[in-house]
Amino acid sequence: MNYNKLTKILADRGLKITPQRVAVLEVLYEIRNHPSAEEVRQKLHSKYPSIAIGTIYNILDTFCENGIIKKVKTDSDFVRYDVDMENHHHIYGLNNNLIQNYHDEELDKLLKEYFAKKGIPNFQIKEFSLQIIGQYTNDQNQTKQK
Amino acid sequence: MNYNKLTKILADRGLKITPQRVAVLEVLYEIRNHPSAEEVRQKLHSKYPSIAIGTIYNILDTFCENGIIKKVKTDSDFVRYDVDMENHHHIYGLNNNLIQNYHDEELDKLLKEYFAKKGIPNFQIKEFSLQIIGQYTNDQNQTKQK
DNA sequence: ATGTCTGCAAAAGCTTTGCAAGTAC
DNA sequence: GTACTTGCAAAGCTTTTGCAGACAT
Repeated sequence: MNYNKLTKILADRGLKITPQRVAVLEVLYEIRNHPSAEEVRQKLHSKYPSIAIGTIYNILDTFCENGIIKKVKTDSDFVRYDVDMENHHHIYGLNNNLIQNYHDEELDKLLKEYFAKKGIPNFQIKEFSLQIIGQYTNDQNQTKQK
Repeated sequence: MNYNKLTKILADRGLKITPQRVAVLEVLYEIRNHPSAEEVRQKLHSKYPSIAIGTIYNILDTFCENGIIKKVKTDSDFVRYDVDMENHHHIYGLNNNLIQNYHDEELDKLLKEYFAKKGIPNFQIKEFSLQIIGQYTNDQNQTKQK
């Protein structure tokens, strides 16, 4: 993702273009693996040794408010952030603490139709998010990244 | 839930029967609405003004380890606990911060069959948990309980 | 009697906040 | 020039930990 694309994302939301914001956004698109605020800071450290953790939280909050990223909660962990804003599901790897996004329109359709038919009393569904929990069985995903 | 039933749950796991553990367990079955540690402490206050918050965390952890309760994570919130140990899904009310359990065997079957057919490469699924996010449309569920 | 549990308080870890200085527009 | 943003440090909040005394078995 080049500089112009990144700044456009900010400008489109009327956000001021600061080097810190651009750098954080770049890292988010680079990592893509649901980093925590602390992981963002570490990744940024070579480029931006001076950036404050408070500023990173601040920027991530701003991005959330402006629909650039989403928060993702995991079990017994801290907050992680996700640049993927399309509706999607999550695969939780118990053996490597990895969270992967799972896109599947067929599944979305299946769920939508199921609840259109079945319904929940006094409740208007806005969205679904399926958590798929299990074990990775290959080697390339064994990296611990807690 | 009477005293004997509560103590049996503890005894079955080889846990010592202490008044604090029984009281916490009783409250969990009484509330059933995914309380936080702090909410448990408040609910317990009339019966047990002296119980320490550290002890509550301690007890809740022990219960988790022994399969009596589960942790539930919510977006931008603290940990909540759930006595419902059967596989189930969660309904998140955006307008009242309520989390309800949703049991649906038909849905479980649907998901199981879908992924049996479709599969995820290099991944062995252990369980599913669907988050159903939306708004309650009636009045009786409007109580804020954050 | 012994090993476990509780209460208390302090500490830890993630996140938020306040404010002065700096920066984007 | 003005309003917003950053850096820094302190504070806040939930959760964990250490230890002495108490309790269940």
